[in-house]
Amino acid sequence: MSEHKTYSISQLAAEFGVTTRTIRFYEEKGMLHPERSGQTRIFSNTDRVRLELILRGKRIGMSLEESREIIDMYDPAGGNIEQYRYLLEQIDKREAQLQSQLLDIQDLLGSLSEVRQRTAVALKQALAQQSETSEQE
Amino acid sequence: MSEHKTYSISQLAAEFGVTTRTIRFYEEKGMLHPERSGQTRIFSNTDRVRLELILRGKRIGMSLEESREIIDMYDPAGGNIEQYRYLLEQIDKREAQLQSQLLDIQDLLGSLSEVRQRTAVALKQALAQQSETSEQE
DNA sequence: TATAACGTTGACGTTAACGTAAACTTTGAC
DNA sequence: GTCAAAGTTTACGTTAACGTCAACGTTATA
Repeated sequence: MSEHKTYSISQLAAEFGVTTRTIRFYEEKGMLHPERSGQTRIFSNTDRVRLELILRGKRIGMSLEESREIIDMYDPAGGNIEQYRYLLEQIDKREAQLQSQLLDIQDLLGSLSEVRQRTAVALKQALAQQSETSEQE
Repeated sequence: MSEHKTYSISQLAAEFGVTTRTIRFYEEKGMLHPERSGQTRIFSNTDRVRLELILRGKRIGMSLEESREIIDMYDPAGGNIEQYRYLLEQIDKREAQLQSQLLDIQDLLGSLSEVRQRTAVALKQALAQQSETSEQE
């Protein structure tokens, strides 16, 4: 008995903190392919993973289209040589973009650290100032 | 003579690869504050830097509002203790979010590497297959 | 002086990514 | 059997982030 766990739409919605509308929207866009039991959608583990990928993509600022492109890389469509070459190209491009995104984030983290330093100092001074004036009373 | 270099709107647009409409839009949203010579906007270096920050924010998936919040951290508004404490809180939150974004990107980079491996192998096999059949002729 | 080139202010249009509401069906619990 | 919970479709609404005219002013230069 292979474990083909399935999920209802509201289960997935709750698990990932999105609305059912969002999930239906992703299906409408062809990014999820739940089966049906009558009208009701039944999501497989494959769909669950795809949903995770979509949401991770969103967190790092990717559009749904970009997420779709990346997800499509996971299970390559055709088996012809040109397609493989093209896919390798696309992978390299994405990788480069993600690397530069890494740099952007690291830069930002760096300057946030500085800002925190400055703010901490300013707070300390403000507190010193406060205790000074309260001694004066 | 302090160097107060200034820029026209199209200079900045060209430098950063955006349209003038975009820059005007950012001003409209209160994120840039160019001076005026008559009607014409004159951008200072401060505005240039802010524009850079906005665009970096965009690249890592931040909305303009989020960028604004971060930029506002750079020059803290008031000097009161509660504001400093609040600011430190915000800094910590942002930092945490950026860290998890780093993880997301690193994960993605990891799986892209795997995909590339698999694709490279598949391509190699396809090429081998091709030379085989061409020998047969 | 005319004619580009660059600038300006409206103002309406567009796309992505859902939100929201209505009207209806299906189903498990009492 | 009814009724609340969860599901469905259809369809219009909304927001962010600009794009795209139109109609106009200013400046350099040929």
